[in-house]
Amino acid sequence: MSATIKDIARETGLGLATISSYLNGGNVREKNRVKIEAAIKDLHYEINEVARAVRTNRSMTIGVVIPELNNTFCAEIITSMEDEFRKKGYATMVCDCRTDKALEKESLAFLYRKRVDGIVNMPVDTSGQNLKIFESAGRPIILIDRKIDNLTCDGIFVDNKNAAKNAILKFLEKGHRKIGIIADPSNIYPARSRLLGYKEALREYGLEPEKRLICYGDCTIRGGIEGFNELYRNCEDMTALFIPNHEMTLGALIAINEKGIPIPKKLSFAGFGNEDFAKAFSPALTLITQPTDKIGKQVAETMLSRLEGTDEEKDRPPHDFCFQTGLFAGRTIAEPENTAV
Amino acid sequence: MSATIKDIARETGLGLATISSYLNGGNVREKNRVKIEAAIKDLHYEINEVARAVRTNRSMTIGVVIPELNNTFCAEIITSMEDEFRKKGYATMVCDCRTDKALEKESLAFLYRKRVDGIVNMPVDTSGQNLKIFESAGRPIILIDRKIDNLTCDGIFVDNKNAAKNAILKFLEKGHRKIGIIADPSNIYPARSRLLGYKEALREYGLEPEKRLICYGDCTIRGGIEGFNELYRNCEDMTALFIPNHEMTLGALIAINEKGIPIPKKLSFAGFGNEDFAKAFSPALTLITQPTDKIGKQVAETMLSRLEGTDEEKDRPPHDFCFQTGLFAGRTIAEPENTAV
DNA sequence: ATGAAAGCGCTAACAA
DNA sequence: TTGTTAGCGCTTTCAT
Repeated sequence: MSATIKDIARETGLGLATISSYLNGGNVREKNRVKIEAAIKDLHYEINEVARAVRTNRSMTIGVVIPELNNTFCAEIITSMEDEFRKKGYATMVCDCRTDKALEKESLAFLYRKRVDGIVNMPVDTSGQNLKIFESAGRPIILIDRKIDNLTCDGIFVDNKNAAKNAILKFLEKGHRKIGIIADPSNIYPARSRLLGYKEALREYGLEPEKRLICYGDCTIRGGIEGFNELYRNCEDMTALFIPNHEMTLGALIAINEKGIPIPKKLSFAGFGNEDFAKAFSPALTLITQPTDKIGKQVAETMLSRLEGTDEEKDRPPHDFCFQTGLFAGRTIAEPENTAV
Repeated sequence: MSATIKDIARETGLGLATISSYLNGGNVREKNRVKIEAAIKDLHYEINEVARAVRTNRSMTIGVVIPELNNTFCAEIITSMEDEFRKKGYATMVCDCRTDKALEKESLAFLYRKRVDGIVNMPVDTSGQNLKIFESAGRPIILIDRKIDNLTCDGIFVDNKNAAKNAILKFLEKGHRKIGIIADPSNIYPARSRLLGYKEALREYGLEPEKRLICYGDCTIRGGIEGFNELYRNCEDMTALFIPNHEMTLGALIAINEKGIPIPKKLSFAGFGNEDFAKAFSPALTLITQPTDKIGKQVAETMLSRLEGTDEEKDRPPHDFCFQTGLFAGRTIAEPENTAV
C-alpha cells in the first residue's frame, strides 16, 4: 500500500543504501538529496518504523503499566513523560491494569511481546517477578512511587513520609489531638511511609498513635467513602482528618458531605491532590501536592539516559530519585471546637 | 538476546513453519506440541510482535491523538477503550497534543510512521488534512466528539445540543432569566451544538439570547476563570451560570470562590463533569455527565469491526454514533433571589 | 502435519 | 559517496 525505500530507489535510480543513508542523516551528494526528497514527496513516502525496529532491535516504544489512568497522579505523570519521549521519537504504550495483579502481569508480558525498549511501572505486585524478563533482556526498568527489592532498576519517588508528617504537624500546631487517617493497607513503600509520617508527627508531640483513629481503605473513591464512614462510627471525638491519597480524598469528601459535616467547623481536613482541585472548593482545601510534572520529566530523562546515554550512563548503578511534595494551604484546617479537653 | 523461533526449532528439531503454526493456533501433532511448549518454557520464549508486524503488515497497535490527557473526559474514554483493545491484542499509543494544531499534525505523522493499524482522534484541526494519509493507506479512522467533512471515517459523538438545552431548561423552570454561559469559541461541532442548545432553550421560553451573557473561553481551567470574571464584570444581574465543559467548570468554581459568591444563594450553577466530582462539593454540584465508558467501548468496537470484521463490516459506509448525556441533579440550582423582576 | 525457502521493509557490512 | 548483499524474526506459499 504505502511506498517503500525500494520505490524511492527505483524512482531515483539510486541504491537502497543511499536512500537509507539519507533517511538516517548520512552524507548524500546534493544532487541525489534533491532527487530523493522529490521522490519522497511524490510517493508520500513515510518511513516504516516497524521494519526499522525489527532490524535494529529497537522498537522506539516505551511501555508503561500503571494501576489507574483515571487517576490524576498517574495521568499527569504520563502526560509529562509522554511529551519528552515523543520528542525523542519514542511512542508510549500505556496499560492501565486496574490495580489488578493478574492484569498487571499480563500487561507486562504483552508489552514485552511488543518489544518495548524500556518499561515504566508503578507496580501493584511488588515481587518484581513480572519485571525479571525485562531485566534479563537488558531493557531498562523505571519504577514510580513504589520500590521493589532484588531488581536492578531506577526509581522515582516522592518523600511521602515527610508529606504526611508535615500535614499532621499542621493539625497538631492548631491544637488537634484526635487526628484520623485513612491509610492504604498495602505493604507498599509509599503507603508505609505515609503512615510512618503520621506516627512520627504524633510522637514528636508526645502522643501515641491510637489504633481506632487509623483506618484502612484501598486507594479508590469508594475506599475513601467507606473509610470515612468507619472512622466516623468509631471516633466521635475526631477533630481532624488526613487522607494520604487523591482518590480517597475525593471519597472522604463525598462521605463528609453526605453526613452534612461542616469543614473545618466540625472537622479539619487535609488530603492529597492538586492546587486547582483545592481552589475549586469552598473553603479551599488544604492539600498535599505532588510534583507530577517533575516526576514525569525525571522518568523520561532517566530512561533516555539508560537507552541512549554514554556507556558510562548506561552502566551507572541503579539510582533512586526522591522529590519533595508541596503543601497548598487552603482553609480547611481550623482550631478544634473544644480546645479545652 | 531473547530467544527466537529458530531457537525453538533447533531445540525441538522441528521446522520453522511448525513452530509458527503452533504459535498461530494451527494444528500440530500432540507429541510436537509438548516438545514446543517445553522449549518455549525452557528458553523463556516470547513472540516478537514487531517482527510479526513487519511480515503481516499489521502492527497490532492503535494510535490515539487527543487534545489533553489531563482531562477527565479524555482520560476516561482512553481507559475504557484501551481495555477493549488490549483484550484483542492491540496496544494503544496515545499522543497528547496539548490542543496544538502543529503538535497534532506531528503526532499523527509520528503514529503513521509507527504504522498503527487504526487511528482514533479527537481533532483540534478539523480540516482533516492530517488524517488523509491514513485514509489513503486504508487504515480506519475514528473521530471522537468532533466532525470532519470530506473524510471517510466513523464518528462517536455526544448529543451536546440536548445536554446544554436540558441544563438551561432546568434554570428556566426555576425562574431564571439571566443565564450566563462560557462557551467554547472554536468553530467545532460540540462547541457550536452546546451554544445552540443554550439558545434553543431560551427561545422556547420566548427569550432572545443576550450577547453580554455569552462569553467565550478556551477549554482550560484558566479559560473558565477568565470567562467567569468577564461575565461577572459585565452582568451583575446574572442569576445562573452554565459551563459546558469540565475544565472550565473547575475554573469557574475557582473564580467564584475567589469572589466569595455563595452557590446557589447568589448564583445557580450547572456545569460538566462526573458524578463523583459533583458529590464531593457542598452543596453537590448539578452537572451534565458524559457516558465516557460507553463512548470508549463504542470506539473500540467500531475500530475492531473495521479491522477484523467481516468484509461487509469493513466496507460498511461511515457511521456516526451519538450518545445522550446524563444530568446529575445536585443542589446548585435554586430559585433566583428576586423572582419579582 | 511438516520442512524448505522466499520475502516483509529496513539497516549495515563490505566493496567499489 | 554509493551499490550489492545478507539478514533481523517472523509468516506464508509450496512441496512433501
